[in-house]
Amino acid sequence: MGEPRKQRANGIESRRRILDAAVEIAGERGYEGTSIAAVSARCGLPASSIYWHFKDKDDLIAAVIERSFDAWLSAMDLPGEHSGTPRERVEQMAASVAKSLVDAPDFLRLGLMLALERRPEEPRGRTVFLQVRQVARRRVAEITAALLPDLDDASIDLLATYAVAAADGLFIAHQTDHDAIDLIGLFELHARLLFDAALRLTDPERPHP
Amino acid sequence: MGEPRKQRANGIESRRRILDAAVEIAGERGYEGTSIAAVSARCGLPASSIYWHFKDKDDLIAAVIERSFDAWLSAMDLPGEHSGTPRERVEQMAASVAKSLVDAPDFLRLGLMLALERRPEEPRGRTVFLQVRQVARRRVAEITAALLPDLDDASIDLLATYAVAAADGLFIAHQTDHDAIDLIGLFELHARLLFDAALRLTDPERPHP
Amino acid sequence: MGEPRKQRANGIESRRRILDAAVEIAGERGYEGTSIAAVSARCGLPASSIYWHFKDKDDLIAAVIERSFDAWLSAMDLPGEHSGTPRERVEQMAASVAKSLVDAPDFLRLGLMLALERRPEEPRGRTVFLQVRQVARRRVAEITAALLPDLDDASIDLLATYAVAAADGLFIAHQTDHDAIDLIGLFELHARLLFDAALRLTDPERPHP
Amino acid sequence: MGEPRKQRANGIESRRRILDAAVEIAGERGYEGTSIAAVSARCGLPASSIYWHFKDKDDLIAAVIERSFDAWLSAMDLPGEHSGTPRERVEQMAASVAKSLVDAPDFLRLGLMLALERRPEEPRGRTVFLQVRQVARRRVAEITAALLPDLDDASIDLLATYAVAAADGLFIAHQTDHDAIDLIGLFELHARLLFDAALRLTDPERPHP
DNA sequence: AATGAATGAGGATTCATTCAT
DNA sequence: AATGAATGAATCCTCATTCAT
Repeated sequence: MGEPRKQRANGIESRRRILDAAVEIAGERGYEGTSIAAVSARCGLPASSIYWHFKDKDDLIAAVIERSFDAWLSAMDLPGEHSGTPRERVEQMAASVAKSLVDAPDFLRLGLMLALERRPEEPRGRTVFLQVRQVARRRVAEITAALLPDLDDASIDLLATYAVAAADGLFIAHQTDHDAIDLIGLFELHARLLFDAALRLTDPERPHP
Repeated sequence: MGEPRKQRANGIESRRRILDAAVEIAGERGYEGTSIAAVSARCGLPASSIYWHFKDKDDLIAAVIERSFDAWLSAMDLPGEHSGTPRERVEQMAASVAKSLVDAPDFLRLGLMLALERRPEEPRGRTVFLQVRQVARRRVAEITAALLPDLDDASIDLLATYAVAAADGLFIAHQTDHDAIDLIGLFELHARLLFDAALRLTDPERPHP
Repeated sequence: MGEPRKQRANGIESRRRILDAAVEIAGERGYEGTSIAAVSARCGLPASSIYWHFKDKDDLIAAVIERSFDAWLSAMDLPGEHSGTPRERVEQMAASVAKSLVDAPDFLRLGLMLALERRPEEPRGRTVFLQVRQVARRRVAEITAALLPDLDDASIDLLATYAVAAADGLFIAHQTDHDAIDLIGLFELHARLLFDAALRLTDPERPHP
Repeated sequence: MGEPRKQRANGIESRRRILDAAVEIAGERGYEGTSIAAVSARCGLPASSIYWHFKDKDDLIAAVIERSFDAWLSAMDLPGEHSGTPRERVEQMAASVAKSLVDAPDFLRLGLMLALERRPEEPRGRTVFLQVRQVARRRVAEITAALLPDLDDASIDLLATYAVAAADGLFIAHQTDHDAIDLIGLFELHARLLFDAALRLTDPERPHP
């Protein structure tokens, strides 16, 4: 009784279990804090089996980042039909991002930890994170450009950078102090600020509000 | 002969050397990544001497946070005389914070790493960081209230929270990509956005810019 | 299309590939240093396939010794027709051995490593090596006896032992320092020394050279 | 009762115990076969203590080589007064070397194992061994030159190389088969062969014995 | 004939910490 | 005020081997 000692090997399933365990732990403790032994304990597979599926710890963490980025992307239900005024659509998007960050925070949490670290041999996970986040930033810039065709490229870049960076900060605040922070409300404010700023960048003569 | 001082038994000097080494390493590698052996190697004192000055690793990291917070505070030359319009003063403050973050980034860098981590036994350094940063947030709220006396408490809180959080995000962006990010410029934008938002919160009827 | 052969199930070919990889690695790193994983990586077959062809690591190493002994034997073209004076023929044989050691050193290199080791459970490869080398020593003794019929058995044994042992030493010197060591020249000297010694053993009264 | 758990720290003594254990094990099993755990078990100190005294395994093995070379040198009582004919003195020296190899075989045994290996990253122990052995070879050359002043340099080099290399081979034979091999007798033969060869090299016209 | 997956034991090394001096 | 030495637990990772397919 209990568990049959030897199930039939199923690589894909095992890989998933390892990644599941690793996201949790890495999301809590960062790169160094994620010990293979802890992952092994949480997923039930021996440490040596982890090394069958991943070359080394670095490889595992990079895979974690990749997979949780994908999960985050698909968790974020960007409104398919583009309805409403530009302002409304910016607000919809902000709300969508806020919700996705509340629901699937692993990607950003681990990624930001890696991003802040500066070790001599940069973990591959950090590189991967910075890359996918560059992609995200570019998407934001494209959407901004589509919504406000009058903006010049430099302004678009500035806004996109600000938008993503500030979102990071709001996320951290929320992670740090779940209860006191109303992430949805802050993202609403964020969207409004951004939109106002965009308008002003479009027409610098426009009077301050 | 040679160097007259510090020959034997200069506790203060040793403590300083240890902390100097620890800031660097902890700023690079975070809590787990900071090994006593590495600190010992970098400061030239044996590991056991570190334990003479600090109870344990936790104590050391907490001291690092405290000291680098102080260093950051004094590096930030907040304009003593409050001159100019409220808008100008907000912009001055933002510039001052931006500059301090470029010059003395250890405090925030290490602090944010600690803030993002979620380990069972919370390191004391994390608590210390969150406390000092709460103090900072309250100061921002006070200054905001002084500048814009018409704002209600909830709005002040929201703005202060947003201000600090977004600043964190901008800082991370700058740390992540020194070259591509113009931190000063982003903080200028940040100040403007905040001020506009404050005005609007003061008088919701005010038309969009 | 492509390569017609070896597509599926060619046991002999696979076995050869494994042994090829194993000689190289074992010749470089010795018994302990030869990991199944390394052999697998070098020959391109999964580790489990190695266990299909060989019972265990011990078996593999023993097979390596056997095969490289055979390769060495056939690489050594012992002059078929016995022509010339005894002295000339000793010199021919020495040259032939020297050349074979330069060309196919795996056998001796790995064998000597095994011979030097003294582990509790003697690897079968070591036994195999010592056996084949005993055979070789006996052959040397026989040839010596044939060339110099006047020598008594004890002298023949002494000479054969010395001949083989010194050859080992010369080989190691050559392996250790390819460039500075003229193996062919040293083997010429070796042959001459041996022949002189044999003559003197035949007739102890013979004056020193 | 039993052993007092905490003796007063004595670094030198501990270092000695570690080296004592390491020589034995490395002499039996070679570089790869020498596990830190095994050394720890044999010397009674925990593995981590070994790392206080030696940087890593490589460092330990190198120290083993160095120390056992010294031990071997002092175990070899080279006859102080140079008495007797050159031939007699060569024979005395050979006997002395033979005896030292029987008594303190660790140096050569481990050294030859290392010398035969060819791993990508050469262990420092191997380098050390090859260096001290170069020193030994040069000493042999000097003594030869002193004994036989008529020999040219090339001949001296050839003889010294041969002398040392063949000695290695004889040693291995003895290690491999303690019982069947009369190392002292073989070294007598070795000395005689060398001396005869030297004479002949001095005067190539000299008739074969 | 071959292999993907798994596994427990053991590899070297570093960890934070202690203790006698 | 400081430190050389020690230490058990934990680190990442590789080992030889097995087994179901």
